[in-house]
Amino acid sequence: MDPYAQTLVTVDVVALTIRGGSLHVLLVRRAEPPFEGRWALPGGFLRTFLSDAGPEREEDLEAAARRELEEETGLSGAGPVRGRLHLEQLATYGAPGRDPRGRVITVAYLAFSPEMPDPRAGGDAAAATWIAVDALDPPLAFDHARILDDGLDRARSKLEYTSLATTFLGPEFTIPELRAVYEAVWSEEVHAGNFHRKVVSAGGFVEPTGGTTAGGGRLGGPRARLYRAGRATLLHPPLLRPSRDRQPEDR
Amino acid sequence: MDPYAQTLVTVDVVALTIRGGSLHVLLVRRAEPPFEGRWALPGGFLRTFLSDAGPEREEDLEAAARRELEEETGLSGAGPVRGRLHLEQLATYGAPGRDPRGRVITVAYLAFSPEMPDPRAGGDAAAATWIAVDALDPPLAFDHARILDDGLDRARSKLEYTSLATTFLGPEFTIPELRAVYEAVWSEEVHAGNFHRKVVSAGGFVEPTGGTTAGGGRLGGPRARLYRAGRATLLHPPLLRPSRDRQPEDR
DNA sequence: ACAAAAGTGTTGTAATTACACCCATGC
DNA sequence: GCATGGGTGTAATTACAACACTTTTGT
Repeated sequence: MDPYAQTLVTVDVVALTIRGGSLHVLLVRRAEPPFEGRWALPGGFLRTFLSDAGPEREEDLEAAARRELEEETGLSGAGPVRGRLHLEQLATYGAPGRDPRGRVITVAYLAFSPEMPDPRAGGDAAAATWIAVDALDPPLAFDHARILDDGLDRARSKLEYTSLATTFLGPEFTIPELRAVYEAVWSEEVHAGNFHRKVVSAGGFVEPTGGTTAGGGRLGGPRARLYRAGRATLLHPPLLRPSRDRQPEDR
Repeated sequence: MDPYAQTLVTVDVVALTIRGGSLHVLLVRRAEPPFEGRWALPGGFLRTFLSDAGPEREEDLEAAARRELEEETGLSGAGPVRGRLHLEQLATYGAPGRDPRGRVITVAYLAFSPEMPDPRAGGDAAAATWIAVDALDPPLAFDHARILDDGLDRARSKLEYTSLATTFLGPEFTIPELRAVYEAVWSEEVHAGNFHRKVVSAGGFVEPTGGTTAGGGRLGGPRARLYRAGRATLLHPPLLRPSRDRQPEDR
């Protein structure tokens, strides 16, 4: 038998949210080598136990991703997110040499959540922050820049043909707020009038609550009607963004 | 520190091809427990080595998938496929208890290839076969039925908005042959006239070679023109399959 | 001759875009 | 008043589905 080395499995998360109208990603500052002091995606080793503990004590991959998020930010099923957290598997990265500590396979997850306060207390979480994705200058640790890019690509294309944009918003929202999500993720302006019509006429994307905004905040204009997310998950037909130079992306 | 158990990483492949007009998947019959005698996706453990061997001796995930395919079928970069093999990562499966031998994380890949002969010689490969996906009655080993379903879903939707259907065909093909690929993967009839027009007018999907078929084989009809795959990878606009029914909603 | 199949024409309908426009609201 | 912005109207363009049709081949 060949000399096999231990393979380590980590679960990392590309958590995206919208703060102040622009797209932010959750990053943590590494406290120890390798890449000490550099920004990295939140994540950690998959918890496994000795086999006699039984399968029920093991941790599912998605559960591990959820735990990491919770540990870093309190972004759990409870709390302010209240079930409005979208979590999906992104891809798995296992190139040799991507982690100097050994052979590490990383299963990356992608998360969308409504606007969140800064992560405050909570152990190592002191170093976690939301950072605007277009204000990211220092290089990320490991191959996390690549993973983040893949996550952004996936987010951009998922907004085209799914109703997932609503997971960036609270339980009630206006069409202009929904449009702001698209503009933040796509980094492109979306035509207000046509967007409104397309969204409300796409069956099951949004449904009106009957209420309107209370005014305030904005400079002027009438009060916008309130909507909640509909039951549809897939958009027929999709919302295509104006730029045609999309890269091939999964699903 | 918690009692951590060894985590094992396998790479499995959902290899699809079209034989005799219907979609087939490559399966191997397991020679040992667990699930002895059952059909399973081809795959195996990721090769890792002691760390002093250096990263260059480690095996990338995609390389592992390619090696598995080659070992089982000779479906390599050389051979009859000659660079016409499409391979992409599908998803990673790590639910506790999915493998009775321990904690196993499986990175699944999805492969498309032109029509291949039956895998013949080659060690363990004696038990490998192409099986029509709609003639699959006995349950697959592990959670491979789920993985296969995910791969089929991915294949079906990838044909809508990418030009990957051509990877099921040889270097030259006719539009009706390309249509047969769509019909086999989607299990639906595609309107011949409209399909032809859409495909040849979609920029970069196919380009004519100038030749035509030599006749023979078919029952009648004129000779079809030959095409080769174009440079485009994404289809603008996509080919939507008819069965994608809309979400039910009020007006 | 006949049937099967490749490829083209045509037409009504739906979706998309790009405008203009009305009007409620904040300053 | 006046700018801002939500929401609607409308027309030109494009994409699409369904159908008929012509032509070329094998039997």
